Amino acid sequence: MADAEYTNIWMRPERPARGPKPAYSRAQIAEAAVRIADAEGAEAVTMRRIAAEIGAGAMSLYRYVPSRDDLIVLVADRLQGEIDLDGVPSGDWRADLTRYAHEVRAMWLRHPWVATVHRSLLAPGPNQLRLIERVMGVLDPCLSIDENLGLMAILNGYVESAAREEVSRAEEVRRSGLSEPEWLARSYPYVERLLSSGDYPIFTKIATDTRHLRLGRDDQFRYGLERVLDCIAAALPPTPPRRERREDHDD
Amino acid sequence: MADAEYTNIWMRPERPARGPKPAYSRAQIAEAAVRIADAEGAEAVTMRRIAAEIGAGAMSLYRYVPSRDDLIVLVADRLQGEIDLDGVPSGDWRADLTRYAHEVRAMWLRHPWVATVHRSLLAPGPNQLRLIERVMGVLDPCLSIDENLGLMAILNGYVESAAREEVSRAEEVRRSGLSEPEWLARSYPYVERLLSSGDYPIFTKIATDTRHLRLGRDDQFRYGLERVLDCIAAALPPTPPRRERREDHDD
DNA sequence: AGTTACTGGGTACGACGTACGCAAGTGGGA
DNA sequence: TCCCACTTGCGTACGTCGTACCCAGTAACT
Repeated sequence: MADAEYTNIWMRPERPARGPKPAYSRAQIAEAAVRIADAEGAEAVTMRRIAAEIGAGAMSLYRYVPSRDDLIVLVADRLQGEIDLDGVPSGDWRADLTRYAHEVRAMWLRHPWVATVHRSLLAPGPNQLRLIERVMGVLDPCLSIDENLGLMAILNGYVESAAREEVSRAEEVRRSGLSEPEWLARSYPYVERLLSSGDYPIFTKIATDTRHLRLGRDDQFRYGLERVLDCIAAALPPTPPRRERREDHDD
Repeated sequence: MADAEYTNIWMRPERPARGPKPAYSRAQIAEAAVRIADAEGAEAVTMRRIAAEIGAGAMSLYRYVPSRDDLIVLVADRLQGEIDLDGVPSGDWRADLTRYAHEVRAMWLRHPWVATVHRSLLAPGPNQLRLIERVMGVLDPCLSIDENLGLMAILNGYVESAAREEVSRAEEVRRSGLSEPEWLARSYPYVERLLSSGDYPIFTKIATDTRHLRLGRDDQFRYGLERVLDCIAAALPPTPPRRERREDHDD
């Protein structure tokens, strides 16, 4: 078989020249996988379940994708495709990166199971490529590629970690099969034991303060994002490369 | 029996009063899992394989742990235990956080498969608790807990993302079963196609520039870390307060 | 027309997590 | 002291997973 001949899925042609017309498509399969994951969680995304979703036999999927791992790569790139960055090197780098950050977070919140699919940087799909061009294009005019990569690593790191943490709690609740209050009540005894032990003053602070004040998730994310953008601003060369001028940020 | 009675593994007593003395222990099991993952990768960590590693029958593990997921939680906390932060609120916050960051990264490089185990923040194990106390204790005297959490999210985000990216390439190579040069040569055609298409100028820059200059991983990490620490420094109150002062939930 | 390369999909295999049951071992109450 | 309830380790077995293999049917080439 010629499966192992190809470097990755993107090198593998979707449709051959000869033979009968395929009844399905990669896009359709990836779409079904996303639908299932959204509705039933990542663990429900099995080959049989996907096949059933599109009304195909289980083994038919392997006509479109060499393995489940490759299918996941397809799905991962489809998710990147949801991130809308039209017209993004707009001249206002801070607005652009802010928009990017919020787009990524929104995508994570729409699909909490993204955490389970990993994106390879060495075999970027079309959507990830488009994203790279747009996002890195923002600072490209004023930075070396190395500096740009370094700064984007910080930004991406913050955004992904924040999203990951936000999402992990929701996923944990979902997987438990309980409602959020039920689940909270269930985990209460352990927290209570930690608090009453007196050994963890800072954890106690977190647990108690969190229950009271604590701003909303959105504001929390925004605050951290501003910090990160400040950090990027400080690393930028003093003179704006073009006539593009930006005043104070607001969103 | 009574498995579902407990909130999480940490609430479940390791040894009951009655009955014969157990032949193994949770620590021993977690240790075996780590050993296997280090040697053969995360996918080799199965219940049967772990049992074989310690010379037990497959089902014997379930006398110590209610499920595989809980076993993974044990392993995750064991990994946190590798992070050495003795004497860490030392008075020099920047040195402390730098040390923390390098400890975390080193742990990731030792165990590239950490990416596959997820740490719950709601049911922190003993090692994670100790870590929280130490790390957040660094800035606790001069920040509100909310601000501290926000800043630590940025730091953790950077460190974890950097480590994750560093590690993912190595894992991809390992899983392919090829040597690094073989694997690189294998993925070359795709990169070449992208470059010659001319559609991705920035990706091209990355691919070509990376091949030439590019400082070492360590320096790259250090550079980004300094940026992040600068960002934290900027968010710190100008005067080091003599004792804890909290403002009201303000950002 | 025949040849060839494809299609969808049924059957089957090995490996996984783990429910269940059993014989053997142990410690607290009689 | 002796029980016996409750532990222990573990063999067997079930359902589900990814997927190798095989087949008959179909569309584009010669």
